[in-house]
Amino acid sequence: MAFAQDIINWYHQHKRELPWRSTTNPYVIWLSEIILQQTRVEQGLPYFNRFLAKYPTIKDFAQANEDELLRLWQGLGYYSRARNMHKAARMIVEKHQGIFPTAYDTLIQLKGIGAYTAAAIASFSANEAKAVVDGNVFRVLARYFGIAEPINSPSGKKLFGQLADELLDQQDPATYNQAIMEFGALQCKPKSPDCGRCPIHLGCYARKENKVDFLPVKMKAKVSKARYFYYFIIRDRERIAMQKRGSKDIWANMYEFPMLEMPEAVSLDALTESPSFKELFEKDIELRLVSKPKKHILSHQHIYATFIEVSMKSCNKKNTWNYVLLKDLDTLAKPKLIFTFLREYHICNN
DNA sequence: AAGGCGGGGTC
DNA sequence: GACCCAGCCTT
Repeated sequence: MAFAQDIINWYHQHKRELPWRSTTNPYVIWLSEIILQQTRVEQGLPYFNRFLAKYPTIKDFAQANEDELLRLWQGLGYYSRARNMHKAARMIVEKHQGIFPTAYDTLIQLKGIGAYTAAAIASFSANEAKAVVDGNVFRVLARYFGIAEPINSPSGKKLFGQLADELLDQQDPATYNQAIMEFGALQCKPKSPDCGRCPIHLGCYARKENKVDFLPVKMKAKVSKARYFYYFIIRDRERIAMQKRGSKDIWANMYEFPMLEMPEAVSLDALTESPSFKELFEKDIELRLVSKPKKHILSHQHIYATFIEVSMKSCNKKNTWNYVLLKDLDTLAKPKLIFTFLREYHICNN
């Protein structure tokens, strides 16, 4: 088909040299694909190199513990990816004798591997004829074929998936899949794509109808909600109180300072009067505001974090804190908000 | 079918 | 500030 061939020709002229493109090792491809989920190549590349250096094989990966993986993942976001990789690695060692599967139907049963990632690994490692459909592919197809179906609706996903399967180059699915994603990333960009130099602009619906800026269509994102975190810095010269977050909320299983979340912004005085505060601390403790509230923006939440020093002498209370030696702080996986604070206040360099 | 989940870059 | 990124899981 001309569409596929044009894209492949473009790819051979413009592709970037990326480390996971020069291998058919499914473990290496898996590593790169999970890292690149909702993540730009430039942001993920250093993480890919660090993970591969530390865990050269799937068996090495499976033997790591979750805290260690999260620490290496620190700063990359969507931390469930690391936790799911851990589960998948153990599954592969236990059920597949440590041999990384390459068949789509097997891959998609693994934790953290959905339709996109299964198609990517199967095609890149074994040339299985499964079309990848990621954000790039959605955009290229929506514009070229003029499809106004929302890409994030179930019906839209089905429609685009079927179209992608029809367009797939059956002879060389691996190259075609790489090519259309690269084409979307470099040529058919989200904002102000260079349609003048596009090799397929003659057949492009969006170009003809002047709808490049209106395709693809996406259902609106939900408004992000505001949250107010009050962190307590409880430390002496060699140790600091830390706690592990739960498994449901953001930053699951990662480490932070003891904290209170309030339903709205409150003054220090109001904070100390709140029942939850009194549950945490004895009376008459000394507090000192370390900084103005820091705004930490996530795609679905705006977090206003206030850091408060608590004097060691008076901070003791109902249950004992979990102290960590400052020199060991680096080994804990911490959200960006926390490790940036530690760095700014020269407590730990991570 | 909808909501939850990070952090960084671009415009 | 809004949108997007080599998406997936849970409910």
